[in-house]
Amino acid sequence: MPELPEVETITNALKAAVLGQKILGAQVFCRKFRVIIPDDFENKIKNARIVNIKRIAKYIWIELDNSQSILWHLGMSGKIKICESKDVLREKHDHAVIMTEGCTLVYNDARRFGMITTMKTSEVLKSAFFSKIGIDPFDKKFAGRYLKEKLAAKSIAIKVALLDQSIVNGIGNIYASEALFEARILPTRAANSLSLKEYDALRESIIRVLEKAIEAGGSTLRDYKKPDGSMGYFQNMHCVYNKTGQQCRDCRCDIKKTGGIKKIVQAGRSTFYCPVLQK
DNA sequence: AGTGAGGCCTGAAAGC
DNA sequence: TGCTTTCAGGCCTCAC
Repeated sequence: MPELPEVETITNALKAAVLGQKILGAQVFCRKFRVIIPDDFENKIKNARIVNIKRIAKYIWIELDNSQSILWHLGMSGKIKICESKDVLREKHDHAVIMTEGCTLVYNDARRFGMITTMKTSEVLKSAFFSKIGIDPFDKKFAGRYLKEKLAAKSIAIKVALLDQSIVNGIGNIYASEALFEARILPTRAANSLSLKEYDALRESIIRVLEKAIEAGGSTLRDYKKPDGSMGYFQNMHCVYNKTGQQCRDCRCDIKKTGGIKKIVQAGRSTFYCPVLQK
């Protein structure tokens, strides 16, 4: 399930593969996504050159030289396959194909929670996708104080607040648990109950956890593959996610007594934490 | 306004 | 063994 690190990894792979290239054509097999793929999608991008590729939150923004842009989101099961061959064998859940001079991009998404669409480049940042988007974790203005102010009126659990893309963008369910573990903060604490020192620690942890994941090439769970088809390996570095009952990395507690890493459900999403270290 | 629940979607895993 | 049910989750909409 692509979170910020995975999207960053995919964006970098796309840059290396197709930046500067001309789009020769596109084919859409299924248009029913979170946002319906517009009928003129293929025409809008055909013969345009790719002039810029960047990540915004969990979106990939591909800017073309015809004042149009492609906006792409991978939902939770989306993959982009970068194929060198022109003749690509169609696989199950391949929904759209973009042919460039050098390669073919295939959008595969079993659950179709993602989306790919076109819009005017000048409209991208004004669009509904970004109207409420929160700060990027790597923005220089992101600080403990930002969290304190943004969360002052929030009584929801801090873990649930981290998933709210209008506060800090890019954090998904895995890294929310991981960042709170790193910061030693209990996921059930009210979002507005942390001290400034704790907000600072949380900010540090968010950045550290995301940076580590980007470095590792994005994590792999069952739905995620790097665009070139290889698998990431950050899942081996998860400290608490999906480790119910196991001893946490940093504590020497007797798991027969403490039960080890705990799993709870918050706002319909599973949360993992160490009940000994996180306060 | 803030919050929680429900829905979209499919495949893997668990349950019977 | 083979069927049915549950679960996973990013993000949106809706009701309170």
